[in-house]
Amino acid sequence: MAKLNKNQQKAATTTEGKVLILAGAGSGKTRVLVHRIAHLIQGKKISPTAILGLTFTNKAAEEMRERVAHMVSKEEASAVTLSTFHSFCMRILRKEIHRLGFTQKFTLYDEKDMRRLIMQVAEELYEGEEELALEPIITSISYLKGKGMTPSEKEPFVKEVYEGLRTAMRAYNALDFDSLLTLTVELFETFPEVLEKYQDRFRYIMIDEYQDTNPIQYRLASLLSEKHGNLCVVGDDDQSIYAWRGAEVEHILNFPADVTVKLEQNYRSTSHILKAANAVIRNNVHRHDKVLEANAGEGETLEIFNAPTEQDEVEAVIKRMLQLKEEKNYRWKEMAILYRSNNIARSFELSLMQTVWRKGEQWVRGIPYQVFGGLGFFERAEVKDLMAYLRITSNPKDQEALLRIVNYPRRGISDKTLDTITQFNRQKRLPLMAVMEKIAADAYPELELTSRGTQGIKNFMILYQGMTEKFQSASLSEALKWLVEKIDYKNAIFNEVKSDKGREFKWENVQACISALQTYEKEEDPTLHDFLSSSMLNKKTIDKKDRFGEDKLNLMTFHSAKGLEFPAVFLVGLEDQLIPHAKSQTKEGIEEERRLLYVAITRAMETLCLSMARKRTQHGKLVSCNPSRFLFEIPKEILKVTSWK
DNA sequence: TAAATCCGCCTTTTT
DNA sequence: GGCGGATTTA
Repeated sequence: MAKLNKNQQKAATTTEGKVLILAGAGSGKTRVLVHRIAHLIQGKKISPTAILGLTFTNKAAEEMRERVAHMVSKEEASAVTLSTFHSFCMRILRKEIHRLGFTQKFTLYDEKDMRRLIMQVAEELYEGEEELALEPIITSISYLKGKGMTPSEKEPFVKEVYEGLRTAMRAYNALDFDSLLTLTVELFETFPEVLEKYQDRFRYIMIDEYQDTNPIQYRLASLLSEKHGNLCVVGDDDQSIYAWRGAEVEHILNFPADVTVKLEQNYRSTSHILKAANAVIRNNVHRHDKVLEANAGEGETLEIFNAPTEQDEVEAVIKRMLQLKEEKNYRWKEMAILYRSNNIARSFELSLMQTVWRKGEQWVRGIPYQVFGGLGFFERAEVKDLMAYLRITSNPKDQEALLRIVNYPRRGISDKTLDTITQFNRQKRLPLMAVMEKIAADAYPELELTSRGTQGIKNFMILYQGMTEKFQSASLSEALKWLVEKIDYKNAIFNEVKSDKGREFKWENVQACISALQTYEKEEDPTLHDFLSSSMLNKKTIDKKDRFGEDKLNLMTFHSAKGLEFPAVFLVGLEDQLIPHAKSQTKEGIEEERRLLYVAITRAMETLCLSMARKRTQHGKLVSCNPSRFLFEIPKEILKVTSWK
């Protein structure tokens, strides 16, 4: 392994106090963090259990863990706490949440669960009122949570919905992603003795991608590091692209550092690529001033072209990729197509599937590719259904899960019946499951349910009884297998989906759920609750399709490309209205869009091709477009303008 | 009760 | 152009 440069060395060995590491794109940020951890353990003889590294993605945490394991012993590496903010909070809350009025078996709600719940709460509060604008309420609640604030008197609607939501979440024994963080902060602020326990455990704290922290994460980190004062944050204000989700660049711009180290040596890209990136980002006013220096040779000039239509652009890009593959011997996985928003991907997918190309001696149809993002495994309807069954087994108060599957597969419990009993259970402040149990025992005749509905509820309660018993007596995967049979889920899919392909796909996902549980059971001390929460916090793991190491072309948004690098990168759809996006036209918005393009450009190591189209269909309409205004900020001498053909 | 059709919307999205 | 939610229809 090459030696660290002077500044990297300094960043890795300055361990005490508040340290700010400003790490430009490709400047070896992860390497520095890894060396820093190794230095703490080996040089400073700090116990690995005292070290905490917080990241934003599981991918980043995994990568760091892997690389740390190469530098210190396996035992030491696994004793370091390296996790996402959310997993870290999950671990603390699992131990301490009883202090806050929840039980250990709480459920984690995703955004869709939350939307439905907010909708219900709001509708109940403002029954009959027309024109209830929900969207702004949802937005402002999640905004406030990220900022660590509660609604003020100025917005009575939001305040009421917010409180109703809190009550419901407590009744359902459920948390959402945001409240993992807010509740942990609440825990630390109300129980100083608990805070002190964790302060004394984690004496050296590091935060990766600090430019993306929101106020609540910032507060968590300050609380934890308050006593011992060793907090090291790493980030790049130029790569802050999540302000729209509550992240505040101010945190990194105003960090009260005892020591600041700047890493400005780029080891990733050729100088032409860097020149373009620097030229673009220079136009932002709100930033730490710095210029990345190249160390990887000059490389070729960047290619840029403007195609007549989006289809022409697609074909031109594919043609160039095939050429590059021949000339430079790139593999598919060394190339990436990056775009501002997901809808651009579709036309590429269609063409990639049809392209005929020469693979060694033979001609084949279809270029192998993988699209990042999109619907994750755990967001697919059939998987969510099964998870809902598991959720009510683990936490019977989980009303969202119960409502999802109480009549799926169909049991004759109509929406009207459900409406009646949910109103009743809220009024009486009883868990829905308890109400249904009573109904099955013919209590509550005053509800005047249809006989069909009552029968449906009876059937469901018998099933629920059976489930509970099965999950206690059999292994998790066997119990799930039993359940799928019992509810005849295969038949439900068959009736729902028309195409054979769709049916097959869904059934495969059901099987994948079962095998996911089988895999999970091999871990030590497997519990249903733990399976559910870890699959919520790390959603992708299971998908059979991304067997790693396969040679596939990468398609992803600028956002999800952050932290990655590729020898050849194609930035497509570089048109005004797309980047900067039509909906980010404020001054701050434009600066964030510029940072986004900066992130995209700096993903490239050797080859970078920029492209756009003059006409493109948007929302089903053909519109003409202009090149992105940011492109004019790149000096002409490093661009090679080509005809699209 | 459940299928069929219609309407209106539309960024980015680690957890 | 395509998806989800709402409303209409059998």
